Amino acid sequence: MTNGEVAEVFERIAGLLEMKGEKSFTVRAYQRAARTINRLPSEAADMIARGEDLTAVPDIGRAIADKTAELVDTGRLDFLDRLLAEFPPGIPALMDVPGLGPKTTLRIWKELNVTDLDQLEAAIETGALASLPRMGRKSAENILRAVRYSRSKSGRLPISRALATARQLTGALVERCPDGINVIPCGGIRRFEEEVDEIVLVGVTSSPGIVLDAFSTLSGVANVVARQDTNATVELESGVNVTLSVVAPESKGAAILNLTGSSDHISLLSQRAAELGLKLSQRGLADRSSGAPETFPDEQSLYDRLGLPYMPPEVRQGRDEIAVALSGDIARLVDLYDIKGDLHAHTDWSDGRDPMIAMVQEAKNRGLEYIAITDHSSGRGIANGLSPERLLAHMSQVKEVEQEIGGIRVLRGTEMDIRADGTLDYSDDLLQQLDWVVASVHSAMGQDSTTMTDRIIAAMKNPHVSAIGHLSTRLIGDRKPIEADYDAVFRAAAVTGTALEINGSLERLDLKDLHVERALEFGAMLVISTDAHTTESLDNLDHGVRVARRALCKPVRILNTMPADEFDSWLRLDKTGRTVRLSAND
DNA sequence: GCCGTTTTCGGCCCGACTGTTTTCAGTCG
Repeated sequence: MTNGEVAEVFERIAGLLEMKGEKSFTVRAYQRAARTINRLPSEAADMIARGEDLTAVPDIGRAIADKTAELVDTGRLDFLDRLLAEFPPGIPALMDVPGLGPKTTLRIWKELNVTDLDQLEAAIETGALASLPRMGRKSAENILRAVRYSRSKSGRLPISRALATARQLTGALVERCPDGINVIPCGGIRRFEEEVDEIVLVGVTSSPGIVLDAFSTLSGVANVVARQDTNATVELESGVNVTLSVVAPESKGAAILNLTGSSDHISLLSQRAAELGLKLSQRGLADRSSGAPETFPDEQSLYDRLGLPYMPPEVRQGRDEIAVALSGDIARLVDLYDIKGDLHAHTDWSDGRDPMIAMVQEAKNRGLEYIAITDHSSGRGIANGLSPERLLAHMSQVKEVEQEIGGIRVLRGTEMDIRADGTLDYSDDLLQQLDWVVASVHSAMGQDSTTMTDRIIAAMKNPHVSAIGHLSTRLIGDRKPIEADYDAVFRAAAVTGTALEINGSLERLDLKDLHVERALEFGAMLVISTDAHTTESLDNLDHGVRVARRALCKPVRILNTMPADEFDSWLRLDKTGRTVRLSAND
């Protein structure tokens, strides 16, 4: 069980206890613990396996440590099961609807007799919900939209959870196979799809039987769905299906290529193979007439054989990637090594975990030439946002840290709220003292498209707003994107010289690939940012790069591929002059 | 439920925003 899943359990417990009228301190203790576990630097399961004492972690005491151990060990929690038994079965789904908290859920249950989503929808349509005290037409509409969204949800696995689960399984499998095995997550995970249907693993080994036995009996496996000589599919306790295919080292190339997909990409390759008189399969290529097989130890050699350049997994979407590859453009897509700086990072001044100096040191260790420290503005009260006075102190600390670490430029920044009415959290006077201003929507996300579009464009028109953060505000699998005229926003971004962020946080990936494509068409400038709240999450740069590559984006379209000096001079340009780097041919 | 170390019991105690009100409850991160 991953930290995210453990945290969800404690959030659920907090909500249910609050409905029961439990002491607020108890409720908050569970909420705090959930947040802490979400931010642990390593998996709780691993820590427990290593014999570490979780009660040493702040906010985790005996009770929560024991419950975590039970969850990690068995995938269940007796305490939660007993708690759930006290409520109608539809209640948790109700509480998951954004806009419905414990108080409202309790009220609609007790007063309107609503205990599931269907009854909730009916209660909204009859106006019963809106008639409750402190509810009204607007609240009811927002909740109805959220209900419809949660119904339409695919039930697919968000990439963040898929990756965490795949990593955990891979680690456990390697540990169980002392003879050595190389496990590669393939399928949608490797292509960096934002949601996947199942987890696909490829194990490279010469002892398939032993590996498949170990796989079928890993902790967390609820049952074995299918088992053949070279693969097995299991269902995890979380309901997720995982398939492991085992291959011999000499066939690795064709196997991971086929199991990475996409199926559309593979069929394009098959056509290509057919033109060469070859047949493509999971084992490799075979001559169509003689049947003579060829195996490939890696993907590169297989692409070579087909007369194609290597294509990174994230572009294998079965669209026009082969043509793009043959034109030589695939090799010129943006790469992690092109990124010279990060322009969105938090510290413990607001809601980040680590001190500014640790974030900057880590950025330097990773070879970045610059980093913008963008803690939250005061509008984000709970994120410990910075008042104007604290922002001034923040700016001086940025300069002190820059001096102290040396060898990396540290930008005075902010992630500032765009308020519901389109005004900003800080005055122009304050903003002009900053090097880099990310403006983001964090509230009133249910506004209608026109209001929201106007709101964002108003922020872009401010001469000090450098970039718009996580434009759609979606959380993959959890929160739907805002409604807005995205094309109008992309156009305004290009006209005003405001950059659009590709937020590399796995929960967000925002802009998403399709929006990146569209933004590029409109000539908007992009930045790839981490939105890091911990030193480890500077990894998010890589995620952002993958999103950009899915949109076939080249380095020249990404601002933070500029070396520090060049970026410096660019920043000194008037905003409307900041489009010079781009041309339609890039 | 967590924490402390003047405590193993008693204190802890978010705050801005929205949508509802006409002074504020509930949600959210």
